[in-house]
Amino acid sequence: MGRAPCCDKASVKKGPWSPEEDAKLKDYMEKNGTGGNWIALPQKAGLRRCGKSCRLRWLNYLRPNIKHGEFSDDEDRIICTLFASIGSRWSIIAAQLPGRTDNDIKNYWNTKLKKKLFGRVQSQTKPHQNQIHHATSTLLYNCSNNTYQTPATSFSCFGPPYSSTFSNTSASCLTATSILQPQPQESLVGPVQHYQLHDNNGVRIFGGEASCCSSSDGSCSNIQTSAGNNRELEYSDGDHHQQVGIHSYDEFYSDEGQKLIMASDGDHGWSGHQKSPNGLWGETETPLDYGIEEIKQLISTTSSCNSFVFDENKADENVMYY
DNA sequence: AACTTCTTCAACCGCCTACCG
DNA sequence: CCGGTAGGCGGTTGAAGAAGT
Repeated sequence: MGRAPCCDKASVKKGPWSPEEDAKLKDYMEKNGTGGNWIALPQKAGLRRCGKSCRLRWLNYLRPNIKHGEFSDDEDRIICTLFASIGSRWSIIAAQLPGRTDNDIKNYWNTKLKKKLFGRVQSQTKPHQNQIHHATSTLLYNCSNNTYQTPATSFSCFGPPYSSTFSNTSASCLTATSILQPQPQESLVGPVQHYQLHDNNGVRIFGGEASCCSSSDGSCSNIQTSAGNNRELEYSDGDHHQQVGIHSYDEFYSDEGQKLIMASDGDHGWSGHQKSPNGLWGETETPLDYGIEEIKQLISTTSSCNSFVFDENKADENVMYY
């Protein structure tokens, strides 16, 4: 037995609204309001539509003072800042932008702003100089200073730590620093497990099946997996370090000889870290240059390793961190 | 000009939660 | 307190138009 449908699917019209339907709904709403019941509204208004559909049409398109068109720089900034701190709570974000709907903001974020903010950084380097090296590699995570290291270099942590279902592993740093995001109902002990690794943008870098290569006393000390694109991931833990395999990273060099390391999922673009002339690693520049520093600052102040609390019940949520 | 691919966004779906009897 | 229901929400889909080849 499934859930009872909110309306008779067979008798209601679906698809785009006609101007006549819009007029009927608008007219009815202006005269009567919802009457506290969206489900009953279509019949009263003479519409062959689902109540939910009417509600959506009214809220997203017909109600007064809806703002359509280009988002302003200020709106961009507000969206970015709020997304950074609360994630994809579009209705909350919309509440801060008068005239904008959650649907609008969601679409805008997914289609434009995300690209604008986290645009593909490889476009900022010259093609003929870009690809010096492409390798599958493992990265070493240093729990004490929250950095990842390649044999030669290091770059900053993708995200803050959170407690997760890694707690059944032996290494304390796993619960403190994990960037892997397993499915909440699953542990990492077992023959085949599912996992996801998200980048700072909440975008899945890679995911797939992971298998435990060795385990002792219920803990999983080494995991090897094949990412979606068949690149190997290696995962193991130790006293103060764990190896976190990144399925691929590429090194690029800018005109100034600055080195870039970028992780890619092959589908969703890149997350980049850049080594400056003074030897420090930082985020690569993004096409959206205004306000980004504020956003980063906000994120850094709200997601420190000690203060962040991960809600296991919300493990699927894409809370975004740098 | 024709075809393909990409982008946009309105609308739908289904889950979660608050409310009410 | 419990179960049913409607509202609200976020993720996803697919049609239409734009851009590219």
